[in-house]
Amino acid sequence: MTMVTVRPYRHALDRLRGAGLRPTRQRLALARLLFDGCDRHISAEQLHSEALTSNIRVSLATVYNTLHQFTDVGLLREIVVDAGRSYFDTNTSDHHHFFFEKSGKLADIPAEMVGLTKIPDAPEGFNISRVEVIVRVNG
Amino acid sequence: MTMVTVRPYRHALDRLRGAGLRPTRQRLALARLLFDGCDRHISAEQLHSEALTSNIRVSLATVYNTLHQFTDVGLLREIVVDAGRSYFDTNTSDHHHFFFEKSGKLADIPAEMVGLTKIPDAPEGFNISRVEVIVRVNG
DNA sequence: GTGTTTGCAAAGTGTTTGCAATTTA
DNA sequence: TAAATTGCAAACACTTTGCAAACAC
Repeated sequence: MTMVTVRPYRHALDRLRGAGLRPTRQRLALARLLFDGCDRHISAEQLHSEALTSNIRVSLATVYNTLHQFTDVGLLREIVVDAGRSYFDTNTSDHHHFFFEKSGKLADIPAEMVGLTKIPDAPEGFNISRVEVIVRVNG
Repeated sequence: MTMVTVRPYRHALDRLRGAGLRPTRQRLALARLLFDGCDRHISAEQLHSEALTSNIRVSLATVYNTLHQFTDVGLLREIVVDAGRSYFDTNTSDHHHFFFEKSGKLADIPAEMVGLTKIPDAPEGFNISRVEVIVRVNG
């Protein structure tokens, strides 16, 4: 057990354990890339190439599987704004997004920057799972 | 005062002319399918198969081209909520959407049903082009 | 050991493109 | 006739799947 470098590793390990996911080498490495830094909006391809750059041998299929598993257990949130492009958001707390139409990129908007005072009731037999506000910008 | 917004009927030909699009056989036929009824959220595949059912000979590529041209001139609005699936909304006025996570379907929410009192300024050098509120429901 | 996870390559989905033939103005 | 539009099929980007080998516990 090392001293300094072990800390982020254990952080990722705890996340996986807490979520009931086996801490495999690939999942640990991807969790570190995803969570050991600031919040981000990342695509599967991006994460895969980051992994390869960091000398982590992982297949694209596994990256997809892992992102979906992380999403299922609430470690990530999937955001779709553009056809054929999925982003995964490491910030799973209540917030919203700017969507830059030209670049296809996203930026967070803190929840308190949006005043949402009225929301319709969910249709009969349904429950609201989330309210997303997307501010599309161009220019 | 009615709660239902009614779209004034307009001949498909007028719509195309007004938008500066050549009224070709395919565009006219698709415009009739899209606009000669109530508002709808339709995918390219759906529109294509409706066209075939109505004995309108049109290729899927042309359906895609047409949907995008209509969107570019403001006759339609494109909505993306689900990875790899685009919907085109014949209602281009100010309103929001329910997204049914299980079925992948959409339903309109009239603008006045959502109380949106505060929106952040667009980042330096950008302009807000639209604010979308998506109420995701399950169950 | 046993059940889970991974990698690979192949298949799938929805969309776009290149270009010759057709149609519109 | 000239320019715009269409259809086809191939190309595309992104994502999922099937299954044998590798791995975690």
